[in-house]
Amino acid sequence: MTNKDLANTIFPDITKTLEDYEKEYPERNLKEGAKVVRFAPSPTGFMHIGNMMSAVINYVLAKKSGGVFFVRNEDTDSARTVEGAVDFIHETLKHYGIYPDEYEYKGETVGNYGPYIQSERKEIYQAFVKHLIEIGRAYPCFMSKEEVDEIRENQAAMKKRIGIYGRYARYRNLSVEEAIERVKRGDEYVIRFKSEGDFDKKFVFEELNKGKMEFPENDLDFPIMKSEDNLPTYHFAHLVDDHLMRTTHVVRGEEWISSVPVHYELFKTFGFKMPKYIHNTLILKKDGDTIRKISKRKDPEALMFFYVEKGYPALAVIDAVLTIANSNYEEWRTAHPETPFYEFEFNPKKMSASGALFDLDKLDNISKNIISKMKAKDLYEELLAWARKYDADFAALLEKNGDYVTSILNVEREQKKPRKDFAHYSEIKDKIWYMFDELWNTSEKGYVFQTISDENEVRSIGEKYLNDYYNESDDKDTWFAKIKDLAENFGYAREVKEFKEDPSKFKGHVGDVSTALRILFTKESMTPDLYEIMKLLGKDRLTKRLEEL
RNA sequence: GGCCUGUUGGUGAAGCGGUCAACACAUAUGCCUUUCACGCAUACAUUCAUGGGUUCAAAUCCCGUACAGGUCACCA
Repeated sequence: MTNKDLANTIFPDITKTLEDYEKEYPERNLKEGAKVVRFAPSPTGFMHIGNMMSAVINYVLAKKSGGVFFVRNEDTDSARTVEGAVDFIHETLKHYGIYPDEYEYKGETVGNYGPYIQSERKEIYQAFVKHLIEIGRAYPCFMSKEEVDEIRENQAAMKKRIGIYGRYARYRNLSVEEAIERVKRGDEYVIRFKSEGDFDKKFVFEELNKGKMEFPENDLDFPIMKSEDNLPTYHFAHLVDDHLMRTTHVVRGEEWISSVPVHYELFKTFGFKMPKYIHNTLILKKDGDTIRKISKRKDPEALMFFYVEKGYPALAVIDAVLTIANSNYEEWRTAHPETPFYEFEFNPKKMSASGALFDLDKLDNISKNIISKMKAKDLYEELLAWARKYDADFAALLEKNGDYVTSILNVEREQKKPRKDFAHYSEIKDKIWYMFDELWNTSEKGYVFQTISDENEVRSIGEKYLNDYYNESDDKDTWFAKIKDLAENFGYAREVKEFKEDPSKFKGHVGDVSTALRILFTKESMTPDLYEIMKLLGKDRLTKRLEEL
């Protein structure tokens, strides 16, 4: 009886060999320097900002180098799979304009290196496990979970290193005969890797972000195949998939860095070339006085729903993420405002080494700049698309008044220094509501006059203005000159300076008058250019609103 | 407890042995302005977690300490 017999007992149906798979998934024929990267989320939770960062970095790496970006669904943990997570991942990528070259979704497969769903690759993994058993580098371990827990507890109590290694690997040297017998008997087992590493020896590893790192060799007999569903563990799937899919660069979260020795030994054992690794920073969150990893459960901004629902432009989120990911991105973006983000030369060395706090203020700033530079027409389309999903009433209003809304959005836009007052689409409604009779009539909002508190005074100013001064066809200078006349007429200074020189001579100044008019017509003290607003509202509406007061 | 990583202003950070420690966001003030915003100007780390060492010279190199994060699952 040999290891081969053991392998055949465990995997009687697996006939394909490693060579078969090598032929099936040959080396990719790409130009020099092209990077093959993957976005490999597990559907155990909804896509979050950390996933997003990883996706964006991968995408940039592939695009810029003329390589391949594929999506792999790491669904080996069937127990924790969350319904809808996969859909959300694909929808989110699409929403942000990240289009994978290879993927498998809704029954459609694109690419020659699939399947791209791990649960569909079971046979492949098993062929690799079988090979390992045959060469004596993997074995069935019959320890129960309780036994393993007990070992760990004892090790912890005795301050020993934790894990299944050395003499704790009880089934490592079980005879082939006995192993076969127990397998046949139906005993539960997990397949463990038989490590030959020496914890006291170190090896140097080149990590693209941190540079040269030194680790002790792995000596853990870690599980590579689970007992219940015979699916591989992450470590083993990583080896098989990224080798067969010919991944050149692995971008993953920093939490994986301590698994490097495990992966190192795995690749070495098979004689496969290891991909290059980039471990990206964790996104942290300040919670009171403590700083911790951002949490999907506690922090709404952790999940990508947040950004989609709030209506941040896709590019704003991407720019914000890249700004955190690479310290020279912002500078590059300033120098190349119109260039697509994936033209950026991503430099792993410029990634921050420690965790970064995700700053929503910064996002708002980036977003405001981006929205301010949009054409009114485009903003209208984006806003409408957003509203259709999250505010149906508003969407109907937008649709009904396409040109009118576009004109509203165009106030102080499409000029060298456009206004920057929208950080995301969901706040636009509250900033232009007064332009719509529908909203005006149903609003509970009252008048809060600030500069001129006497409502009667405001009323007579308004009446006088509409009757004697206002003319819709006036240009801006004429319009403003008339406001000055009006102010003077009521005892307010024509110029602010004039007023400041001797406040006792006036009731106030032009600014007070124009602010009173602004509030009268919009109930808001902060709006864009009043001249334009009034023109858009039209004299009828203005008159109606004056009567209403 | 073992292993790995990190620690520069409120935030993201630049800096990699040699003038006042970039830049961006945030904040404050002033100017401009019909308001807000924009824009412009100014302010904001006597100091780079800390102790020691190397050096004519250290945020930058070395050692220790503290603190923080990650990891040590049949989860990824």
